[in-house]
Amino acid sequence: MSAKSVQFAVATHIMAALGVCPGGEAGSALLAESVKANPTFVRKSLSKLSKAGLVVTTRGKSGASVLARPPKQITLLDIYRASGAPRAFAIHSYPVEKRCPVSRNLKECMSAVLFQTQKSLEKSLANITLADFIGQIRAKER
Amino acid sequence: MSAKSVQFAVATHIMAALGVCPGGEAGSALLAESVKANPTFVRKSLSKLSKAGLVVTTRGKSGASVLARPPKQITLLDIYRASGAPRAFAIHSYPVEKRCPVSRNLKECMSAVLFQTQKSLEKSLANITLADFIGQIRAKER
DNA sequence: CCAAATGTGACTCTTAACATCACATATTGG
DNA sequence: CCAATATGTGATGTTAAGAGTCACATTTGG
Repeated sequence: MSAKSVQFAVATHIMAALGVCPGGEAGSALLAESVKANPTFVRKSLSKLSKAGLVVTTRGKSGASVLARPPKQITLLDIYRASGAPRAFAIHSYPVEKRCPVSRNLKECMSAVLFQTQKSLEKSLANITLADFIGQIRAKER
Repeated sequence: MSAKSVQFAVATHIMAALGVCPGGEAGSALLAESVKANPTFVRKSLSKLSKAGLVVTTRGKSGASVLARPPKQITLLDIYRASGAPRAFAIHSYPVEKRCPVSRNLKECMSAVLFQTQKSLEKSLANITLADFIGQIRAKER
């Protein structure tokens, strides 16, 4: 795909950081330190997570973000969808050669295949909760 | 998925075209007409399919390509792998913030998750044979 | 040898994501 | 109220990867 998107990985990083944060609260500056990315970039990612209802953000002085639900009730699929990461596959957009039956129908058939594949991928992500993921991080620490 | 690459879709197009082709044989010029892409681009794709053992290509005058096996013995996973399409996801390559446990372990944990997700995706593709796919194309024709 | 096909390296063009800036908006503490 | 400090977001420059193309080497049938 075009340049590969790191949106999903960054969003997961942010969510995990919020999950382990003492008090469960963190500002974009602190999160940016953990991710080692530009605060603006982190805020944009946070903004999407907020709109998706995964975090609650307060603005103004002493503004910060908190997880909207317990980590057990958040799946990596939730985060994936919120992150705005592009689809895993793309279909070419070449014109159709009308004389060729493959060319005439490829796009439709390919779409069906990729939709199914995407579903399978999402199902896999849905099986992992943020709590699981944080548990794995903590396990590595020992 | 990620930067979007059309390699998989184009490779599948080529394989399906070879599968329905009268005589099962086609040159890159003919295939390029079906895909409506540059012959060089098609040849590059064909070259990968050939190296992966999915098609057999003869060179020289009257050179052409043929499927190496019956369509029933070729899965879309075979084509996906041969096409050289990039992985579905990427992890950011920012430096690690050593004071943060999430930052210290994220990359490793994320890799494990994405590996599992990739497997799930591939399993889904492995369930579809080229024969199935061609069947779907033919079905649309009616 | 010659014609016609594939194989491939090199190059340019385009696009999408990343990165960053600037500034609007919001809210708290004093 | 107002100054300080957060977040929200549009605009813009930078960069990397894929698509597209060309040139030419290689192969092989006649």
